Amino acid sequence: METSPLALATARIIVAALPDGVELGVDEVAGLLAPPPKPELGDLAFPCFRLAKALRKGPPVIATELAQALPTDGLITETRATGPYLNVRLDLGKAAPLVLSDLVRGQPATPPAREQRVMVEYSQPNTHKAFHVGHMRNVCMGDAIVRLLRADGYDVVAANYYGDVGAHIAKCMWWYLDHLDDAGREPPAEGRGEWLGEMYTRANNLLADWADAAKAGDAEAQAKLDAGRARTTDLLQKLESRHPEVAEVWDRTRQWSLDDFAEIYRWCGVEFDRAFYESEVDEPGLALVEEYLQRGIFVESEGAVGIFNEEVKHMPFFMLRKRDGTGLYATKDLALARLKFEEHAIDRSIYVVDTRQSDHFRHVFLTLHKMGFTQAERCEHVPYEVVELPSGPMSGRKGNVILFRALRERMTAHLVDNYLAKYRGQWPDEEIERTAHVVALGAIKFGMLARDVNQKIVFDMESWMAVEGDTGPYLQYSAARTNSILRKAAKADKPFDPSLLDDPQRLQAAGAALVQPEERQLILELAELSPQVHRAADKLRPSTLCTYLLGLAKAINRFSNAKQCHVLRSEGAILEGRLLLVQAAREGMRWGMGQLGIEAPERM
RNA sequence: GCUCGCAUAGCUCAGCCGGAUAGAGCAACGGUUUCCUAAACCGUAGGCCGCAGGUUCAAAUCCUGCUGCGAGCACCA
Repeated sequence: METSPLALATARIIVAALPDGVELGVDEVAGLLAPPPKPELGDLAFPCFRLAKALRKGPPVIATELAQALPTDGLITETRATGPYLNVRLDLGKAAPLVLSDLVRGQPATPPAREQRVMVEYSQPNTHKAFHVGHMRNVCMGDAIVRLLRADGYDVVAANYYGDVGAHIAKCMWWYLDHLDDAGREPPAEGRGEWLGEMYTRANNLLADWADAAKAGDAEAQAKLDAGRARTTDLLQKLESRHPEVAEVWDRTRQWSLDDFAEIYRWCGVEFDRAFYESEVDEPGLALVEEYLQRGIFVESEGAVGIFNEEVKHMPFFMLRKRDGTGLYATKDLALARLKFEEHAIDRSIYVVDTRQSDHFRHVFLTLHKMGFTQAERCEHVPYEVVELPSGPMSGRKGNVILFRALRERMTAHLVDNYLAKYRGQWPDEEIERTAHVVALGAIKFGMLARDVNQKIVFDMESWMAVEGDTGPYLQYSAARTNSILRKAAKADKPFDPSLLDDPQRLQAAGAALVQPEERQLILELAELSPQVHRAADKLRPSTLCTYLLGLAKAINRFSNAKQCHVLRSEGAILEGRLLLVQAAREGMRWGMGQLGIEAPERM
């Protein structure tokens, strides 16, 4: 749904009352309706500026006239012109069923049937390198975008693209083969990918140290550097040609990394429909380059092959084949794009990759277009800013990284020690562990998603673990409280009765009984759920949904805290209305969080 | 230098398809528990919305210029 059921119903009433000569449709009016700055003013506000020209009257006059013209015996019970705004008050007996019924049934938004297949490529981890917090932003973003698009009615293929070839692997191999003895090559039982990543870092550091010393005039270091470089180049060539000396080792170690990644994705609750590997597109990429060089689309420049995309003014040449005849990242991206188009018949292709590669993707899409792939117009890069640590940008060399395994263990341990320990003995140990997992994951996901994509994120483990304020755990807590209310209500023989939904009269009475401001505000907030999910999907901006859910959680907690809204102590229609509201809030909150990949624990 | 992004409360940010008195979290101070989870709620204090112009009935929001910060910029991925 693009607009809330309340806005839509209200807009119908307003449009019917509009004077002749005003060309505003229901959808348009619904889009203009917004909450007034203060709840005392009304439930929805209609700004009258747009009518001024057509009616040749001042907006305040129009607001006053509309306030008198609108019928107040239906959904709208009260109208008030405040300056250029027309504020309306709604009858909750009618409004509550409109908003809450679908939520309670667990189908808050019936997405339009879109006939578009969308591929979302994200994560793209390199094998033989460690997975750290910085990589999490991409995983969280990509997964949320997949979920949001699915909720919005698209057929989505979630794709990963593993970097399983390239210079970094040659460096790792160099360490593994040349610096370790047989015992040293024995992998640990767990975290073998991370273990390989350490090797890559050591190799990188050693080469960098030699380079520094050589620069300072150290002849011995220069010799070592030359030898090291020669060996890594040799290994890289052998890797690319699948030389028997390295093929078996590559295969085995690569799998260690893939196993690590699979375990991480499992912990994160992230799933892919298709895995691509750089190793499957490097050859086809070079073949494409040759083909389009023959066809005159690509050209030679200083011995290299590429294409001049003059649209990218500051750097028009997009290199696709090096002087030595080998391919680049870009080369593979072309072959991968073709594979995506042909194998999956996708209409739209989304790449979630950090913002530093914006130029690269501009080139890729321009090039695809010039190669004749019309789908290039439906390719889009979703850029996002990088994650840093309080001590500065993440750097493997400086050791300024937090590896995924350590992150997860420290967070879950902190949650158990500081919050969940009090339930020890009361809850099964297994539930405590599971809750720590869900909450730690919620904290990470929310933290990674809540900021706009072009804001840098400083990952400060201390403050994220404080789980106070605008956090994932705050959302989870609000959902857990609704659970708790429903659980206790059922225990007190006051369970929510779903047959209420099939009895319009009872339903109306239940809605009309909700007279407290906290109840009204919660209903109004819930009405925005599906429009907000649609918006986040449409703009590919999970952060906007995060902001909305914080407001919803606030409304839930205000309601839960309000003495005058106590559920267990109420009876009759009020009880029924409140149970309906809490049930809808619970389902809505869980569903909304679910679109971000955040789970709500039963209790916490 | 060129291209892109950012600049809003002490800190971190939201608001940016122009519209009511610019909001939230953290930090500070004060309050709420015989009451469904105090991981909560309420209140107080805190703002030349980077600077200067322009467009408009109306600008944090759109346009231009400037300043500061960050990123990218041919054989890395």
